[in-house]
Amino acid sequence: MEDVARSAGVSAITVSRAVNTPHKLAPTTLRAVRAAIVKLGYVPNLTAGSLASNRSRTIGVIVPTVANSIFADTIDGLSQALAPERYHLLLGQSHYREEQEAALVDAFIGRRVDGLVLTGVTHARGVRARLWRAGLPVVETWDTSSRPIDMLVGFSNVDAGRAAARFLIGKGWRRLAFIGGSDERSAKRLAGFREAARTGGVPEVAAIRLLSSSQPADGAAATVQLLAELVPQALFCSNDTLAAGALFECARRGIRVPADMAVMGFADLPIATAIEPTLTTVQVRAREMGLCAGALLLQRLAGEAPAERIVDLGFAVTERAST
Amino acid sequence: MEDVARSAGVSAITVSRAVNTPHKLAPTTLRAVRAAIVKLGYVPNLTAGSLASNRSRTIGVIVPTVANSIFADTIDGLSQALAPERYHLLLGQSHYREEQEAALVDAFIGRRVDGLVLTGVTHARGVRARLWRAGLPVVETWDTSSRPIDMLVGFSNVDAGRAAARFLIGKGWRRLAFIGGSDERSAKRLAGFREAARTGGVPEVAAIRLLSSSQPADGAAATVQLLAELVPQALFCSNDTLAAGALFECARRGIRVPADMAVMGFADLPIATAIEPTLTTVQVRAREMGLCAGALLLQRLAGEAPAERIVDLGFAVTERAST
DNA sequence: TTGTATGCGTTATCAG
DNA sequence: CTGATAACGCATACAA
Repeated sequence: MEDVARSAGVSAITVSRAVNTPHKLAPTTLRAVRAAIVKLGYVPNLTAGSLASNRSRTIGVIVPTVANSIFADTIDGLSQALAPERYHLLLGQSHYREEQEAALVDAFIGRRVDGLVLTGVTHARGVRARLWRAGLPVVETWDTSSRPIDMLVGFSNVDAGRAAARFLIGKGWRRLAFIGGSDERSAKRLAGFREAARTGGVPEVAAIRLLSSSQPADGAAATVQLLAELVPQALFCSNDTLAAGALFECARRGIRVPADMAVMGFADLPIATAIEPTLTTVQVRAREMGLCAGALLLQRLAGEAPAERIVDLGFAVTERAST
Repeated sequence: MEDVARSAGVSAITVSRAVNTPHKLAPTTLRAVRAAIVKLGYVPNLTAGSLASNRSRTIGVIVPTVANSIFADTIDGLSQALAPERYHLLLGQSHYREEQEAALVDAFIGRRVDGLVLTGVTHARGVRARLWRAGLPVVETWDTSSRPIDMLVGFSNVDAGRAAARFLIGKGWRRLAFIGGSDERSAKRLAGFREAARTGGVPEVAAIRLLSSSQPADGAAATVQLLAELVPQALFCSNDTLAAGALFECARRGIRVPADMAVMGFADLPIATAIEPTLTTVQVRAREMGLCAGALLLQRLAGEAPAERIVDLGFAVTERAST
């Protein structure tokens, strides 16, 4: 920076301003400094800038796994919201483990991220307190809560489960089953599904909770297991990937969907509209969650108090051919 | 840090050592410092550490998009390789645009990443030079090149395309078609596919190059377009997601696969083994690419010269039911 | 519109 | 095994 300043015949701080607040410089000065920057190939050291300004222009984002495309979409939205303001993303994967998430939160606090985006609303003990102490803007996503750490963008997984049950019962199906993961959000969908089923006169819902990933093969395997015990009339899967696996398994067994059995998914992934039969699902807005989380953080970082601390993006049951 | 030092009755540098090189401290001292750290809730400022040590313990990774699960797998592998050494990932998406990639490279150099993982081997002009000047360890992935910027982990997309054509021709198919994206790697697969087709006595290969994303619906739409012009005997798709879309479209039209038409995919995504019929594909090792890229970077950062600067992870044609 | 003085919180270096 | 001192490369606060 000193070299550039010398070459341009100005002081170091003027170089700093040329980079960060060019509008505060006289056009002539700005031109001279920029020429020197190009001539010398100067690349500002943002690490030093972060230390001096106490702002890193970095947002930490922690998802269970990027391999699940639904979280990838949220990251994509987040990244798009932050890019114009020159913020970058520090990425962490919790692999669905609270301690892992807590470790990442600590590491990101140490790295002085300016904000944090978390998945879900349940965290290891102590996380909340440490976040609070750090005074860090935080957005929780993919669920809802009456008492978020700070801000929240999501929807009610319990309500979404309820809506799925009501939809299937409304269609006349009685023997209901569920396939989902073991994470909190899947559990909430199941809880809502069971509750609305009971209310709708269906007291028993068979459920398979997977410990592993949620690939189509897992959905197919769970379907096999389910069919060994009973033949449900309608199957609700906690995500479309599992539902696709269920549809594939049905195809293999000659079970006609929806004539013999209905299948419903969750999330409205691209496969839902492409698969044959097209998949009835609960549409959620993964990308918008990221965009909105980014917008909330930017507002806060700009010193504005966001209008809403809790944004419910909702969901929509989308009927297609599979039910 | 000073507060912790005072509380533990040591100097600041001893606190630093307790955090970074605990084995260099006397057990008693270490215990005392750790107690003080916990008592005061001290979180080291890694930004300041980076400035002082000139190492950020951060690796930049730039992929076209995380929404494509194949790149998500590479990121997952990379993240796993780096985590034990307490490196974190700064994530950037190029959205298949060279200028976007170049901008991210500059930003990441400014943030003083310790290493960089790029997708592909073709980059905007100037990128190579700037990377060279920065003296940054770089790993290019997902392709191969005789002249990488620095290190490379991948496979030959041209050879993979050739292998696909040879496989299909070996099975007796003659009228070949291709559906793929417009990115460089898809183009290389097509080039190899066409070349081997020609060698195998098939001079004409119909090809559809998509500009948009590579979702199943895109594969289905391209299949529709293709079938309007000719009915190919065998269709090679540049990724399994597109191939799945093609299979769905065939199912809708009553085209039996592989009796009426063969479909072959690329990448061996989870859907390839789950879908009905199971999908013949070219297996590549997305996750290993990330793991290997991470290992190469760690070696270099540890001051060791990696045994190999170019790692060819290869590919494997995997025959399933769809051909 | 530009410049001066100062400090951000850590680690490298060298000494003991 | 522990400590004193001096950077690291910028941005803030204030002055001119």
